[in-house]
Amino acid sequence: MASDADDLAFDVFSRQCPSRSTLEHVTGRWGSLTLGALYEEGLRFNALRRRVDGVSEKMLSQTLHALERDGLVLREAQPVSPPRVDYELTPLGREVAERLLGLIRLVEGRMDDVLTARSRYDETRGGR
Amino acid sequence: MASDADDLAFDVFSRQCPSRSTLEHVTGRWGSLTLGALYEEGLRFNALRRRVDGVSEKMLSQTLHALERDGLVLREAQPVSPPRVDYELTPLGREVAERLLGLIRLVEGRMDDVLTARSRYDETRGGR
DNA sequence: CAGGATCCGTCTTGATACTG
DNA sequence: CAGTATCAAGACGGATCCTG
Repeated sequence: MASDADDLAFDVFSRQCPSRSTLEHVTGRWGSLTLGALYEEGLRFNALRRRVDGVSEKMLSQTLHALERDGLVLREAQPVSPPRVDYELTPLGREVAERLLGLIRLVEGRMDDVLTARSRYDETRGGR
Repeated sequence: MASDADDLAFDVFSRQCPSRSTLEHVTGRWGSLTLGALYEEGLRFNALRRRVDGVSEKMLSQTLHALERDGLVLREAQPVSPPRVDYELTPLGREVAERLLGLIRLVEGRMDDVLTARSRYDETRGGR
């Protein structure tokens, strides 16, 4: 009864659990946005880069590798010239992205509340 | 029809949207675990630190400040000695934590798949 | 176009020590 | 107990050059 996770094989709250790293890939700064973007439609590298405003090539590449390794993203390279590589979600990636998108929409939809809380907080502490 | 977010006031995919920073606080390495831990029960600073295995005092403190500022966490300091400060979720924080926990449980529950994908990936590229 | 490799400055992290 | 201050190490991010 100590916690809901006691009967799970993988407990993300524990430091060395492998699920922790996956959660970090998924919720990481670029991971969440990448999965969110791919949920809408499969995209090519540069299209994805444009959609996820602010990622560098390096970070996007790194993020995609991690997600592909975790089995969340599928990479399909077509041997044509110029090269064409499509990224899309796997079924598991799709499930993850759904939850993520739910979270994203919730945050987006409640930003007024957040902004209000922010200014109230800042007033109280004299904007430090 | 380009994207689902076109009709939203806040678009997290855009670099300068304030919702992006909130999403980062929420999904950040420690933010997600902190919210997840507080969903189960309100906790004091050090109890929280023990629950979220691996956080440093500094990071936990920083994380809590950010979440409090965003209106997701409530900080209740009691003027007693020794000091006692309880942290708990606000209603909005609770909603966010629910989604987060859904995501966490999904990841935990599918780690077998992830681990399988990982080893398959590593084999293919010669374990790099 | 799709990225890997490298250099380098900056921001984040995590111990550790210290305060109320 | 509940934090803040400090400092060193490493992760991160950007720019650039290069390959296929």
